[in-house]
Amino acid sequence: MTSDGRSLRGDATRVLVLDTALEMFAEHGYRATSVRDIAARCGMTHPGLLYHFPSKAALLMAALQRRDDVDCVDGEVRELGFNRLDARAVLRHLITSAKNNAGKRGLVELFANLSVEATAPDHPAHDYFVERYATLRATVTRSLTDLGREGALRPGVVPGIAAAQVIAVMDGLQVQWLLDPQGIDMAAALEGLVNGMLIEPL
Amino acid sequence: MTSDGRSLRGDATRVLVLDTALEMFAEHGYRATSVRDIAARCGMTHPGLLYHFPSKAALLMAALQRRDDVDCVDGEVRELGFNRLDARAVLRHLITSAKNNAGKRGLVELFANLSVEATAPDHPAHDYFVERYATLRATVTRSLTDLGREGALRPGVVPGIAAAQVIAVMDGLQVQWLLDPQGIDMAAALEGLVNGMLIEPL
DNA sequence: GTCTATATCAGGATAGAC
DNA sequence: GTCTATCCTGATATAGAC
Repeated sequence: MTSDGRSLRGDATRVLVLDTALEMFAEHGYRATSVRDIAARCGMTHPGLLYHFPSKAALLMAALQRRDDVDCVDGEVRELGFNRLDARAVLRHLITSAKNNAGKRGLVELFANLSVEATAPDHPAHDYFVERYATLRATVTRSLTDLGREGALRPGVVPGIAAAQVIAVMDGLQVQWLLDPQGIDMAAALEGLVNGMLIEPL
Repeated sequence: MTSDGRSLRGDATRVLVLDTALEMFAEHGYRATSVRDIAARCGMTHPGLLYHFPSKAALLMAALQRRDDVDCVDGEVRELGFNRLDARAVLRHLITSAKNNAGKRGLVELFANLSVEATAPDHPAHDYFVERYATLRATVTRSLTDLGREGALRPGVVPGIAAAQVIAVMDGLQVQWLLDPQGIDMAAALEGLVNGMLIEPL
């Protein structure tokens, strides 16, 4: 038994289920993936799976959480935490993410779909995404505010609005890229936008 | 009978179904609206409805087409057609649309959800959206190119990339707005972005 | 605590009667 | 052109074996 009362075997199953679920959600989308499919690939039946997670929605949330925990990106971010990076590093990191995403269509699809689905107030991931966006926007706003204090911002750039624009471009470019992967360079377009807000490019 | 072989009564039913469907899709989303629900509100059964449209997906496509036909926005656009407006009018129109959208949450939700769903190559609306985005981007690119020729563009603004950014911001802001309608002014943020690309504001 | 078996319900789609 | 009946698949809940 672990300290929180779950058996070791149960935990191993949970982890297997979470990783399998994220993989399949990324591959086929949340809605197109049934609990039965996930359970089958884990070598169990779907009620067996639902013992560990009360619902498909709960499974989704747990998988997202796990991704946040495990996938904590490389380099500076892992050590410091994204929201404690210095202003330019935050912006650079967003661009790096965009670059990395171009290799993982499934995950881009998953998050693009989810962030829109989760827009519905009664969606299981609604609070997660509200929180996620609020935090992200606060971090970017702070970065831009810092840069503004240094006099590094172009005149007319308002940190709060610019932050929303940067995040919006990240999301919106994903849709265009998913529709036509050859038609666009997400990282370049994002970098162009950010540099357009700065006096000196990053 | 009409020239294409459908009875007049049948056409009336089709139109009723299309309008009802668009309304309900906009209200509750595509996936959360069942064919049975739509049929019921039309006073028929769902196989009855499916006589007119072979599948739910086909119904969706027909409803989108109808919206494009009927809803042809007001003013200049209706007369000229969006892609024949002059450069500044195109950009102004995008901002006006963003402003109008803030009053129609349901439709914003529908299109936000659909454009992401339709990202999947096998989605019934895939081709519709690929086409839609390609056209929109071409129009915006052309507008910015025109402005560039007039010397109205800030140095460093590349029309093709800037067009992708503008469209991406429109889409991305919708997500943020849907998640937190109070937190953002879509039209203002879009206008800010566009003006940041121009030497003289619109 | 972990899982199987089983039951129930809802949505999309089709066949065939009227 | 519309309805009744039916099939299939997926989501969810519960009983109970181990």
